[in-house]
Amino acid sequence: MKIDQMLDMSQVTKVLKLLSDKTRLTIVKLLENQSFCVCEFVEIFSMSQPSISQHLRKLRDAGLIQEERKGQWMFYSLNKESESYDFLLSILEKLPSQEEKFIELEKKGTRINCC
Amino acid sequence: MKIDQMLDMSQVTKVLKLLSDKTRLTIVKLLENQSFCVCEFVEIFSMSQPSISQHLRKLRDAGLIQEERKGQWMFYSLNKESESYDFLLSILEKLPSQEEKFIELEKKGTRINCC
DNA sequence: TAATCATATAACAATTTACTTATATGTTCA
DNA sequence: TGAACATATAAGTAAATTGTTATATGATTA
Repeated sequence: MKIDQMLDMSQVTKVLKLLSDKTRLTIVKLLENQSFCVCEFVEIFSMSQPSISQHLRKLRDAGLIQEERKGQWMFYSLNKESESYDFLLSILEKLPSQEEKFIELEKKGTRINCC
Repeated sequence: MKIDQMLDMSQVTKVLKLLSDKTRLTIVKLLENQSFCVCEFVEIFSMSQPSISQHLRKLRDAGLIQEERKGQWMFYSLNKESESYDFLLSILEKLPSQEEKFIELEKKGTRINCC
């Protein structure tokens, strides 16, 4: 059982700044349930690959997410060891599910194609 | 009893963007317990009066806080009618108390002087 | 090994942000 | 009414942010 950490105001503002971008917030919400690779996010958000990569890097640099290479693909997931993990979850649980985005991806068959 | 509202992602990012500034986040945390006037914030944060006013305006424009004039002073408080009020509280309760800032203000007697 | 695919990084441009200083507005009170 | 005080607004600036295109890196496979 993990103890609820008390973060200081600077840590909190750092996390909130990262989550205050709609793309990043949705990325993190999607990662609440499962891992995704970069190309899936590119598809979901209809954004350029560099843009997605840069968002992911910010989240990773702050320790909120972690990466794992699987062959040529890079998979991202929430970092449960992050000091901010509990805080992050408490925000995510207030958000509307983004599952439709994932389901749409599966319909198109893009999920399997890519990863 | 207020029903917990489900906000959409755009509303949430708007709120998070406002809270992702350390000054604004601390302002809102302080307002969790009581009202403050502009000059008190100026003192607490050792910031210029226009800067504080601009922060307050952003929070007010988003409906998170409300103003009430009392003589020449303008008092700000949390807006409990805001659509985002529950969400806001759920974040505030995760933050360390900022009470020392208020207590310091009382010690200096600045609270009474000003308002 | 060369071509291809997935991702990361660099360099740049447009926009946004948070402050500053100067000034305007509104209230109080002598 | 005019001086003093509290606050708001405007205009300008420096820094941060988020996208873009171009290119580098790393893994796969023919």
